[in-house]
Amino acid sequence: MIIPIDKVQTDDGTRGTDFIRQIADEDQSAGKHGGIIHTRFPPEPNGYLHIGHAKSMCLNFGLAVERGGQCNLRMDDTNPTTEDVEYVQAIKDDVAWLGFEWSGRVFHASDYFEQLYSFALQLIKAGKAYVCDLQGAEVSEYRGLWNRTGRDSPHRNRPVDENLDLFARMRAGEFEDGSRTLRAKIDMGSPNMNMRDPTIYRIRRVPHYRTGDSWCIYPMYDFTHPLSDALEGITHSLCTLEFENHRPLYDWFLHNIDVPNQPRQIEFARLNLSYTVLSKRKLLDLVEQRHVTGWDDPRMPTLVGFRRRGYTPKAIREFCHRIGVAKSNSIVSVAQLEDAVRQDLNPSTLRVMGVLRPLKVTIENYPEDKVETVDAVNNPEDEGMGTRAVPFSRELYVERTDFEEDPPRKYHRLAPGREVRLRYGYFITCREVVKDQSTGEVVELRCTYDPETRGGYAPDGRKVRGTIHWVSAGHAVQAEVRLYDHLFAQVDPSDVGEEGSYLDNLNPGSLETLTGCWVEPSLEGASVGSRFQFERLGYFCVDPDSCQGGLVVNRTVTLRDTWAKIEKAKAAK
RNA sequence: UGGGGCGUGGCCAAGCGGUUAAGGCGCGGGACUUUGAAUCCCGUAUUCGAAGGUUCGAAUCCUUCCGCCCCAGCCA
Repeated sequence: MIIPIDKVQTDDGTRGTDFIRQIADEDQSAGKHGGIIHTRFPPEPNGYLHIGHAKSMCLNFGLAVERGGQCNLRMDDTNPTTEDVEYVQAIKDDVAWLGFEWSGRVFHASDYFEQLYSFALQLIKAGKAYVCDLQGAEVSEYRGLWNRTGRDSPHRNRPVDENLDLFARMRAGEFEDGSRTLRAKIDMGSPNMNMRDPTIYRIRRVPHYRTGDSWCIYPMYDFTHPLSDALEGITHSLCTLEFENHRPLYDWFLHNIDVPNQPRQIEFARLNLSYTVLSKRKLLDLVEQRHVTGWDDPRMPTLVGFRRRGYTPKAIREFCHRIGVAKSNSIVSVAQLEDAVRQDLNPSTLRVMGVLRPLKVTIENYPEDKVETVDAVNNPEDEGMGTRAVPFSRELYVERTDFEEDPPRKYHRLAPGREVRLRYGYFITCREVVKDQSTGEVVELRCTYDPETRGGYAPDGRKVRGTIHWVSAGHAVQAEVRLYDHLFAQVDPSDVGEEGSYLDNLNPGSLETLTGCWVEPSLEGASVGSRFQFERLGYFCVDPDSCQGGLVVNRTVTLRDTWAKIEKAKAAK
């Protein structure tokens, strides 16, 4: 794995000092594992990666890269009923997109099936595992409750030879699915439910996407994970908090089986983001129940969703760095992510003008057939990006929201009799408001311009309150623009009562599709995935749907908008 | 009810017995401004879930209490 260090470090070059990195520091200075750091990122290929996985990747790959160590990509594929190759490829794509390289170090838990089988044999021979004939419901009944100790399975003391024979026959397919399991013999009286003789193998006649039907028994996560870690020489096995209760079991397997290495499991809090859900099951629901168009719907918190929306890998990495790594359950504000996106996009993204909700403007004193071009700055943050020529003519479109017939206080856009600056164009003054006779809707503004203000400067030095964006009607390119809002209307969509469902919290206004938008001609033929800042509106990204013909752009994120904030606050009163 | 975790400003999060309790996001104010953007200033916890205790000194150590999360899959 060779990752340029800048990919994992932040702009200020800091590495962070979370508790996991502190442990790594201690281990390294104590010379543990020969001072090396070897982590792994172990997704189960049963769904697409989301921003929560990004946090894990930044931690696992980041930690390894910082210390000159390595991080393996490992498919945790021990449950063939839910896993699929489709996901394997998607996972690889996402990991690479986020900026992490595994340089050939892709592993699969399923590669270890034979090895794991012999580890199980080892346990059986040592009298530490047994074949149990109890059925599902019985197993849980015998397991007991939190405050009541479990009872030993009647098969717990089967002789080793019998266990060996039965286990071999399980593998050979002699028994029905679910009829027997292999269990670790630990302690049915343990206050930790995970230690009450956990199942380590189950019979499942389901073809595995990689091993086909060569196996009809599959190992459980708790058994597979520590052993896979040990086999790969993992030093620090980082996982989320819900596995904290599993750590004694993780260690038990490592201590009771002859393994080459003793990795250490460390748990950290999984990411929760406001106004969204980050559980694979729920994301799957959203896709299957068509609440979104797919895993890559730009409203999804999946990496493919964010990618399509226009988020950059760097912004996501920066976000992960900012939120830190700790052990308390928390819900990170999505504003934090959006800020990271703006910060990354601002210095490098091409500025452009586009009108989402067009209102026609006719400049009465501008010659009918005249067309001129004005120079527009491509990025005020970076002079090197140069300028471009934008056509200007008598008929223009401006944003409907940039005109108010009866403007509120401090509104400094267009209004009857008011003068504003057309960005990089001229000063114009609204002379007349044309309305639809029947509906009363404003359909056109008749304005005049001051020829002396070309480029937006007034030679007499007079000031103008507002600067608005515009597009030349005869030159603009039509576009469909998709605006997105939070997928859910509640900060924590899953915080519902007994009867409620997180689906009840879906935000009906999460997608707003605008057709008939006009963008400046420089966007003609813009390639899929290219990003722009529409001045005053936000950052946008060309959607793959553009291939069908017309230009389709997604709003990645809005610009900060103090005026909107003021308006919103006013409306709230 | 047994066990395992976690509680620092609106949201994250440093802090590891002696600091005026970092930083980011958000929020409020101001400067600047041809994006109401960006940028730049300034403000935003006498207090660390609560109460006791130890100590010259406690967010940091001890005790008790309170709150939240996780665990009773042949899921991961």
